[in-house]
Amino acid sequence: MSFVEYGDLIQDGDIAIVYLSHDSMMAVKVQQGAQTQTRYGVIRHSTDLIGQRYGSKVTCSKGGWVHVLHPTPELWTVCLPHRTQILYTTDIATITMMLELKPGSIVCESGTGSGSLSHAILRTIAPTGHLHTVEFHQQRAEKVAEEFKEHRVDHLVTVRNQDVCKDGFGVTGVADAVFLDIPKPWEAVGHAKAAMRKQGGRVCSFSPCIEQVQKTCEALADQGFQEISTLEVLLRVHDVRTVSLPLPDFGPDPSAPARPDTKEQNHASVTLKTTTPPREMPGHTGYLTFATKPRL
Amino acid sequence: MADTGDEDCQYRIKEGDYVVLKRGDIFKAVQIQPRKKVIFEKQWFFLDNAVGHLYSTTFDIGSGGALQPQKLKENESCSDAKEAGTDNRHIVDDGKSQKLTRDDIETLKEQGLKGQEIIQQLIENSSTFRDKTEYAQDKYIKKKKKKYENTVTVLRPTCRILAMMYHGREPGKICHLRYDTLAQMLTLANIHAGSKVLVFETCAGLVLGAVMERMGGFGSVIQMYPGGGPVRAGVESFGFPAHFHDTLHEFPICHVNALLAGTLDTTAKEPSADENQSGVVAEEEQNQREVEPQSMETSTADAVGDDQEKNEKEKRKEAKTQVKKLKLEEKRKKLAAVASLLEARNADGLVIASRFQPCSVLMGLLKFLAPSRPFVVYSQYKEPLIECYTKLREHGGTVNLKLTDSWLRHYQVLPNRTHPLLLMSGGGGYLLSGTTVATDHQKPAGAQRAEEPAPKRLKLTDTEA
RNA sequence: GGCUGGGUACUUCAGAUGGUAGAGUAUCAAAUUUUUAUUCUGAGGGGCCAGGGUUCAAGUCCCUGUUCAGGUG
Repeated sequence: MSFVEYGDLIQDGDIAIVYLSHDSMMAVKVQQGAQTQTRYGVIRHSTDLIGQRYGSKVTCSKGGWVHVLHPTPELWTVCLPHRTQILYTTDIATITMMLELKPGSIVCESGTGSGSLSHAILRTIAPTGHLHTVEFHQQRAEKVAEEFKEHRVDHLVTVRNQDVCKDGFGVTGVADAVFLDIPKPWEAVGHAKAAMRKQGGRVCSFSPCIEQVQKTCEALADQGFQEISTLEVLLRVHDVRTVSLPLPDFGPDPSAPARPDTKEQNHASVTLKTTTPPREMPGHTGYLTFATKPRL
Repeated sequence: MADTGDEDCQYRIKEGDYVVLKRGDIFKAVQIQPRKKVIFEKQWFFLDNAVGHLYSTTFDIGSGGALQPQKLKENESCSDAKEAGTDNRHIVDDGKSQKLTRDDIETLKEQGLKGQEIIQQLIENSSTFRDKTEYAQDKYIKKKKKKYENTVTVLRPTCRILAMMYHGREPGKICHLRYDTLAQMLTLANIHAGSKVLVFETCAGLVLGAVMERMGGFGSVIQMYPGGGPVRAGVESFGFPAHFHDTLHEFPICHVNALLAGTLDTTAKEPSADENQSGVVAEEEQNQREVEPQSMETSTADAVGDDQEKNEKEKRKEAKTQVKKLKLEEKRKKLAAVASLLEARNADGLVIASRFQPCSVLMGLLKFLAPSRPFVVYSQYKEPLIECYTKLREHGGTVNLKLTDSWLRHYQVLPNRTHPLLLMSGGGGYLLSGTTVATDHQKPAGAQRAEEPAPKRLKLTDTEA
């Protein structure tokens, strides 16, 4: 198992995703002899997990069952332990495409945060690309480095504990793409430009507030970036449901032929299938500002 | 001075008023009653002290549930040279930064410290507060204020406030009708003073009240209601003056078919079977009343307790039937009056918002509208409105049909911190709106139907030719 | 003992696998007949246990206490 390559069987030391229901799953480190409690009962790693195929249905102690899934960056995003607010899959998908990432891309990122986006980037640029990620909070940098190792992607990533606004990314002239998720991105635009290849590339900045976007766009323009464009993607998830609507009773209709079953109609209702979007969607995450560094 | 005092009078809170309590974004509608305990947001208090104050006054909730008008804070946050960090790189989430324990905080509360003072204590005992950024400090204070400030604002009810209240508090009761959608409805239906509007709703009376507010007590509103009686709990909360209710009429939909067919009987003297029966009942009652004293006497003479009880029972029964009869008569008169209002078939607007399948409601009630009048239908789901749309297109008699939904978004606007808040899209329901037009009575129904797709067919023949 | 999952309406609940703005009881009202009541229909009632800490100036975040349930030794 690795986050960038599928394995068939669950092995000791793997990270497995225990799928309890569509809105509840947990990431589990598989260890010989260990056991995991769920609301359906206990899972014994030695007998229930190790050697089983990913995707298997595992029966728990109390007769309940769960599915055990191979990790992906998307599953990781919904069950990783938060140290910070994280980027979710809708934004990640947009960022990946608009930064034109592909196998072999060299990417610079800051801040690393909880590593939600980092895992998705690594999956996309593997097996030959590299991610340089910079995080100024020491404990957070250490924690995410540990996770990269556990997920067997550490050969694709370099974690640096420094301030990107002051010290940059630790590399220059190499990046195909740069991503900024920091409070004052305009202070890092110069370093972003320096990190990028002279052949040019793409940059993205994520900010919750519109004033941050304004300042960043100004800085990008000052540094000669082109195609500056800010966007926001909103995802609407629909539940499919069967609902029933009662039919109103207008009383006997003299103009219509008398029917013996009018009384039945009084209590009649129609059922229909429809989609019900949640009445409140997840709140605003942030604005995504993209730009192109032109070839010199 | 005296004049301004009088002018103010109508803006002051009075006993018996229907008001709305507000705290943050939470609302609750109540009536002001002496010594009535009100529970709002897990706090209880009395509204007696609010009487006489202006609407929109904010009160502190004192001990014993007494309200005290909040004093206007002048220079609230004295802008001392604030200490603040530049970023959070050195803040570690180890849960040890607050030195006050839960018990300490409980003690402070019991000592009767004001919210502001408790917050000050929390800040002073936080080892990380001064290292937070200016913005993070702001946010921290805002969060604590929400928790510790015990205030309540008393508002005069309006459609805006009640619509927001219901949406937040009891969305199921108003079929999830969101306030932006209600706003569209009132405008699309051209609700204004002096018109005659039909309303069919199962939204606790919110839509009805909203229409009445826009009519300002001029014109007439006819509530078409399903089942045994109209639901108007929400209308109460608007606190309309008495004369508004003179413009409100009601008509049960179970008589719509009869009314449309011209077979609805609302006359008292018609020798219909029903009337005959009630006549007989009346006679019997009269006889019984005459007999009553006698039976009373006999029972006392016999000194049988059971008989006495029986008699009393009968007496109550009779009184009940008598009251019932009067009620029925009144109802009949009202029904006749409203029926004549409807029979003119010249209503100016139609508003439908219900949990029912709207199609038959719409097709039935449209017949009471004059030509060139707007109508609007709300449904929580779009499928029934698609069906309405299709039927109307087939049937003719309407133009300018639109099926819509609206999205609503609130914003936080703060220096350097401006961004959208929650997006509410979908779930706020859907609208079908349109305008009635005169139908061509000379042509048979079949010909009318054929008329609708005619332009398309013409086009086809043109191209073919 | 350590683990997992819950606490919202006056009150009690809400699915062993995609149902937490949904209900039941109770209350009130209309209809009904069998009348200190019955049946049926409808209505009113909702801001999510308490405290703390953290995330960027967006929680789909974390911890503690309390209480209930499951399950493990």
